Amino acid sequence: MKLYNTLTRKKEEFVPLEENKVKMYVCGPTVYDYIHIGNARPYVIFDTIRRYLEYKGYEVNYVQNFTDVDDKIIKRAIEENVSAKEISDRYVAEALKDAYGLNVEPATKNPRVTEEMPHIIEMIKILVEKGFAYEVNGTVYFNTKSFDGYGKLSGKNIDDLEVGARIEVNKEKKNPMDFVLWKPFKPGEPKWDSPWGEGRPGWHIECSVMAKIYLGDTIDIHAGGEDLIFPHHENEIAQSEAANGKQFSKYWLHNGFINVDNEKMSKSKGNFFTLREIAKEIPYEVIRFFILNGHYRSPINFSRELMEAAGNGLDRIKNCVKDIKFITLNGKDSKLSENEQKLISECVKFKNRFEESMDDDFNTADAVSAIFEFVKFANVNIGTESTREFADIILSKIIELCDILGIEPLKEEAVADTGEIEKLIEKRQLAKKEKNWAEADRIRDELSEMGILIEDTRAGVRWSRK
RNA sequence: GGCGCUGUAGCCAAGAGGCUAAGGCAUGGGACUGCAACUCCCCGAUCCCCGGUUCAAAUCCGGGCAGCGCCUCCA
Repeated sequence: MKLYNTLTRKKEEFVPLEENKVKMYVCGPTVYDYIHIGNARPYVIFDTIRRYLEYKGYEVNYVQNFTDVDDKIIKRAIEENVSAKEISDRYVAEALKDAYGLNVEPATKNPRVTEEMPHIIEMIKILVEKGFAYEVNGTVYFNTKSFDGYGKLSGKNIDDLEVGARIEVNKEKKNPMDFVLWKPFKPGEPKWDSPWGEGRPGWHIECSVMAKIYLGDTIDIHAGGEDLIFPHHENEIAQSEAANGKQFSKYWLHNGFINVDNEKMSKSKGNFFTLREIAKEIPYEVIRFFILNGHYRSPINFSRELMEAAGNGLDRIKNCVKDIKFITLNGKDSKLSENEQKLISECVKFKNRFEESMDDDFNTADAVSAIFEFVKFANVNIGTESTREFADIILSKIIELCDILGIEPLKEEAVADTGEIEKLIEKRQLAKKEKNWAEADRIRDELSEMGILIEDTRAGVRWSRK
């Protein structure tokens, strides 16, 4: 299995620190609002990578933080006249709902900054003691010049950075690129006691601390959006490696952005969408499928048309799986035919192609195409003359691959009264038998109004929620 | 200014030196069907341009052109 490591800018063979175990840390959102459509990408991508690692037999310790101390949260709290905790609690809950909607497996642990304060203070203390950080008037800075490897992840040269720096001159800092580990509190802001006075931590230190506490000094995979490469991840490396004296993460994975109209999504451009508002129109599963249709490192464009295309493609898989499901219930009861046995043995090629794609830096776009080829194979080879056993075996093989991508083609949204639907379908079947097309169509319309789609497939009558 | 990414059919998107350049969506034609939907069959690319390396280039190298990202809070 190969993966592209941002640190070395090469595809490398994946070798975990500990056999069969993977320690994975993913940078999570700042909880000041609903997560946006761009946040959906790392959620889906790194969840899929995790699922694949698990499929390959690794035990994955998956940690994703919530940043619940931040200027934006404080601003929001002031606007609403509530506590910062109320804001962050609310949006942590909402982010978890969105993650659930996207069928993201719960993390092993979702640490929060406010709950790790003693550890954060401890790490800053170590950095000061070791001479990597210094305090000026209650602010603790990391001295970037004291850490030799600064710039190794982003490929930046510290002197170039200083020349081109668009940061304000700050006379407290020893070097322009030094960043804050601890800042003194301002009235009205959340604060914690520390050796440098009351205040709160800077943004970067939290991830170094949480990774250390929940995973250890050295982890296998650190992941996040590509915009985090600099400065966030660069700073994490500096903090962790300076404090622990060990390599921080073996592999660094970064997902590309979701753009809107080929431009970066931003509030100022007015092309900003929360996942929640998109999910009102487009099912979460379609959003997930859409994200998987491209390579995780390429930028992808978000538009209604592309969502619709993704939805149609997903329907193709769902239709196929539902048809097979129907045969597992209504197919022949006899034993597998010789031809069926032969066909079953052919299926391994789809699984192989799927794995080859995923082994090559998690090429989900190619993996999806392996599923489509499997679907075509099933559509051509499964029908009313197939045995139940055959349908059962093929179904489980397709579902297995879908599961790895977090796609659940058999999942139906809860429908109020399935009994009533079944009754109406029976009535329609009767009408059709009597060639009473008007009545049959009337019942179909009635079901349609209930949000139920009826299809007379070659396998039989099938209904699904629209 | 520094660092980096991308350019493959109407659209999305794999492929990273050599089998007819995957797959999906859309359009059109046909089969099936009472109709609709589903499904099946058929139809589409000298891979941004110009040079070079090679027996062989979408793939490697050089030069253009076009678009995008990071360097500042951001997934």
